[in-house]
Amino acid sequence: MNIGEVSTHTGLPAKTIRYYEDINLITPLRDDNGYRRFRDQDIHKLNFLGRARALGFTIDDCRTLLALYEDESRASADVKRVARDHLAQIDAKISDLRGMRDTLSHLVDACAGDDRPDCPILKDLGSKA
Amino acid sequence: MNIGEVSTHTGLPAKTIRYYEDINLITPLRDDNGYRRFRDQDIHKLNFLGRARALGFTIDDCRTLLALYEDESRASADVKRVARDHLAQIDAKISDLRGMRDTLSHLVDACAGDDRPDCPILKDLGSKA
DNA sequence: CATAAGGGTTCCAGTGACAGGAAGGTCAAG
DNA sequence: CTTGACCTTCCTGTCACTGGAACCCTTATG
Repeated sequence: MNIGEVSTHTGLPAKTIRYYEDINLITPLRDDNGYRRFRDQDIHKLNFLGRARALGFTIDDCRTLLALYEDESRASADVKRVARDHLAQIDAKISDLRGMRDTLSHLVDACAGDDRPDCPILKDLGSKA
Repeated sequence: MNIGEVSTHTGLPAKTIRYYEDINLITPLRDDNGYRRFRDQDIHKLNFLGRARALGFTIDDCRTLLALYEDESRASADVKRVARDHLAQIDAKISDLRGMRDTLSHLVDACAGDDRPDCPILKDLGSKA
């Protein structure tokens, strides 16, 4: 398979696939004309990466997970640790965002949103809390 | 005030303050020795920026908000629009993250996390869902 | 007076995970 | 033979800073 077809199959942009090769996440073969030729294992890896990235794992995490995936003698504890850490990060980010959202939605509600200049949003931002 | 003192007062790193000058968010004066000299209005702006950034507004949004802040004849509707748009983005991000968290927490719960290689997390990532 | 510590300055490079685009080679169809 | 769709590499830009090098200014101390 050429990169275009792989892109369609995996849902990953060709740019992204090339990038993944660049950083040594995958190593497709090359045809005589220089085109990348993707084997089933490459496509499998790309699907793995797509899933992992969709769950918000960093590229570094993906590298670790991929290595564990291919290591038959791994301990599931190692996988779980990576996932649990990432879960904690996600939770932290969610709670950050919720804090912002709560403050911001109060401010938005309090703002008339008309032609007048008076605005609680700006008033809040302008006050050193 | 010199940059160090301003940094302490505003809680912003000196690097960040210099960056904000670089991108023309603030324009402190200069002493004869080349040191930045910050007036009250500069510090006020920096506090504003700190608050706005803490609420997750982009630098571009901050620029807009700052301009509105200084425009006595603004319409609060303009402010509200910026804030509402940003709120929508935050909500979108939260729901993205919640989706990830739900999937991921199921997987983490399902994983034994022991010495054995069998792992539902990797199994899920490896299946093209 | 020399010096050392603790400010300040500029400029350059790196971050993460790609995306956009230019310049050019390759392939199948008409 | 040409057209258009594909592929290649390489360079730049994103966002909001952060780290570090190399150097200047100020104040206190031996």
